[in-house]
Amino acid sequence: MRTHTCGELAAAGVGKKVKLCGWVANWRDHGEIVFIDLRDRYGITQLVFRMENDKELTGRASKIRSETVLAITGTVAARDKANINPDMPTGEIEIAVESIDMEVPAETPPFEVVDAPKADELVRLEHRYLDLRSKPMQEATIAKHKVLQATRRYFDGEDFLEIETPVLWKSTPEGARDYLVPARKSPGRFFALPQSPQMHKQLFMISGFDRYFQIARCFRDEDLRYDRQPEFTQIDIEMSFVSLENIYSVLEGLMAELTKVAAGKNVSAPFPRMTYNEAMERYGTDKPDTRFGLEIVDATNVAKKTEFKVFQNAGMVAGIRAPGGAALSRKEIDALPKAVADTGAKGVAWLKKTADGISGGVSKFFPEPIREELFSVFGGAEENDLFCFVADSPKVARASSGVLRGLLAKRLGLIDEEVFNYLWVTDFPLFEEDDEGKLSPAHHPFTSFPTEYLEQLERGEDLFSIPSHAADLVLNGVELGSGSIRIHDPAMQSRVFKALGFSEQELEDRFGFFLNAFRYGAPPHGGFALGFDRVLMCLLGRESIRDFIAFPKTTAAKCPLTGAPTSVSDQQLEELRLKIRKDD
RNA sequence: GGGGGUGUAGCUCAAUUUUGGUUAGAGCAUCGGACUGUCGAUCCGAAGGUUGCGGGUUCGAGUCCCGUCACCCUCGCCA
Repeated sequence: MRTHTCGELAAAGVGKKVKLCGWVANWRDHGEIVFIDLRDRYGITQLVFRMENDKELTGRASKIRSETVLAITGTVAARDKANINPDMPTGEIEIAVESIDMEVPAETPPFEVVDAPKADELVRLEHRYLDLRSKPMQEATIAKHKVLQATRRYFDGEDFLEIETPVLWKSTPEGARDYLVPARKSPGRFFALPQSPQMHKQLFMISGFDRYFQIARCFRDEDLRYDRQPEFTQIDIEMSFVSLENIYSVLEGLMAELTKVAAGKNVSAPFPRMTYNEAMERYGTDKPDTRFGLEIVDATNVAKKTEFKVFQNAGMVAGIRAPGGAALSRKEIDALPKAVADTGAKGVAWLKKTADGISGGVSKFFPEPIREELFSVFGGAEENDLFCFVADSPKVARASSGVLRGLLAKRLGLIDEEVFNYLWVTDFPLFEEDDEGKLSPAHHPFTSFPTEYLEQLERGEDLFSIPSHAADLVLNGVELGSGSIRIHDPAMQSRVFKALGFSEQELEDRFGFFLNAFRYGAPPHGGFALGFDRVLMCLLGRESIRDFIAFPKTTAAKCPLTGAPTSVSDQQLEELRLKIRKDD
């Protein structure tokens, strides 16, 4: 039906007879002359109709509206110099249309499909097929394709095998809430959709597929965010006979390639590394944004010398020195405590460095010589610095300072948006404490740890201090993924499960098939999983992973296009032996 | 489940900060007309509203109060 796309014709094509197909992006009717911009995914080409050439055709063209599908035949014509549009790749030419071969009319769309759709996201999602015609969505969708292909090329080149894993899988008690699928052939029983192919890929290692990858769909029935969807994609890898070093270097190669493909930037490997403890100390978070300084300073000692009771009673006084922060208004500073309230901080103390001393906030508590001591703790002080302090337990003080750090950097324009700062955060603890003070895996229960801690695990002593062979990959303060060396010794695995409080029976029911496999020759192995949608979001500088999911769900986990989830017929329920409770 | 924000024409927004007052306005889109070079065309004109929904206060509610729904952000949650 077409000889060319709407993006490829240029001056070299002048004189050619062509057939183009596409959607009407815009139209301009001047009476004697009519222009139509024809759009496909390759670009936009201007069509021109003249009354003097064909009155009937031009009259017909003048009635065509946006989003109509057209197929036309015409001749490529050079534009007069004055009429060249330098902003369009096809701006040197236009098509003098001779016939309209097909015209599929479109109703007036609910929003205008333009370069930057202004419509509310909900309206766009209800008509996602239209939204996807827009430039930003076309770009995001095409970028995703390119990154997917680059990923496959990269792993294929590194001798990885792409192997699929089941989507109908087994519910496990650990981790996120499962999406369940009733099993008709086994009434009262359920499949679960996988939260990740974790156990599958470890079984592949036992099978001898020593380098595996998959672009895997994962499902988690938890609350949504801008960076969390109930179904999302992971780049999932697993390798045998490797150390973490091998895993780092494979991923560094991948990310360098993807950064180039998606963002056109070169990043150099190896990526910097930082231990978990160091990250928490210097940045108050396990995913530090290293594009700017403002590191957390332990000002406890000097703060305790002041008469300020809040400082004297605190376990720690954490401080941030923000150059230029004195420009913040009183209103902005007063808003800081609320911004960090979620971390548990009860307040934010502050003072400003002025030309002749300090002022505002808690400055009166810092007379000389404590003032000089304060400055030296922060490595000096310049005019217009803002000093912020959070006094609390060390945990809260650091966490809220970490949040403050990000806020101040953003407000003061200290973040270079052009930079891609990758960072390995290493040596995560093996366990963490859940809300009830119970032990839970910090990464997942298959994570290995240095053997010298086996005894400590056995004794159940100070378990939170045991380090693991697990690391996260962080980009500009966003956690892209995590991985670890796994336990391949069944005895060690059982000990971890026991420490986590699983009974023999539970272990057998939930993980029996998995633990059994390790009895038949399990190689040492490890792997990693990257949140693919997040990688794209970061590399393309988008606000949400929804941009990279063709049909995403709302924060209430509903599909605005189809209305799913919906109720089902009584017959369907009957077949599954399910009954819906009506009372709630 | 908790907190915050938003909801007015098909779309994006206004409607005198806190403070209720005549017929709820504008831009874009749509429809009609004009125009030979536009490219976000321009000009003239028209049509378009259950102010998310329900209740309340009031002589009078887009505006105040209560409830509810949807969307977005956030805490919890996401091994």
